[in-house]
Amino acid sequence: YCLCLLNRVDFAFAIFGSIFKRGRGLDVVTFNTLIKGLFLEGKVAEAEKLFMKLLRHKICVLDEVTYLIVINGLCKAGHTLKARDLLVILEKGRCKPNIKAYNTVMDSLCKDRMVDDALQIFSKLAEKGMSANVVTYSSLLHGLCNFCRWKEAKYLLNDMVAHKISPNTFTFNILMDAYCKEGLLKDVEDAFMIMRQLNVQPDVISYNTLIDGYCLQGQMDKARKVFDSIVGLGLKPD
RNA sequence: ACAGUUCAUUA
Repeated sequence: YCLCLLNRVDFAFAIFGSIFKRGRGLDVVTFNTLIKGLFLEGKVAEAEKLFMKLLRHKICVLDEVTYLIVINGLCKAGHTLKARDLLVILEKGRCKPNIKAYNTVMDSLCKDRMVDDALQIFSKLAEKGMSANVVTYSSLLHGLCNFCRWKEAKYLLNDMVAHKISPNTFTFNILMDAYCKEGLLKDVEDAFMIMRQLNVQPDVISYNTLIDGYCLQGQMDKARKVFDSIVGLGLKPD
């Protein structure tokens, strides 16, 4: 894994070769790590090839982590639709993709301006026996806010509460950022207050977002106050 | 045996 992060997938494969020669087993985690490494180096076609080979020849029992790595790799490489197709194929297999794989595709669809397609997948989660989690809601909220679909965003927030999914720091950061960009400082402050009431810890990104919001409105004094408060809270400005 | 691989937020 370290070698892959260092962009040395080639070296990782060399080691893998020698392990193989000595007759040692290679398990699913090894393969997952290697596939991830290929994606990190931008070797998308190779990653896909390895994955398909493992899948077709049953060289190793792949798991939901494998699926997630491949789906995520494809999405991040700009092949969102291919990832969505793969998801549909994998659904038919014995081992099903988990909610994280669906989240990845929905998030990527939103970022590719296909929010409706993401919502479409979202609406079918239940019938596939899956439950949306906080990442699902946060990603979709982000997508809706990015395209100023406020009504639907509000509706989704209510749905989230109805399903007893608690918003976390990411969720609030997304909402506050959306309000900031709209210049709705009052709403930003309200969101921040609710965040504190629910005991959701703001992080550096929360404060950066607040500062950005005040700066955008030319309220440098307030921005400064937030900045000063960060240090006192034991967070380090970045 | 245990461990090791996996999703979303600001600039």
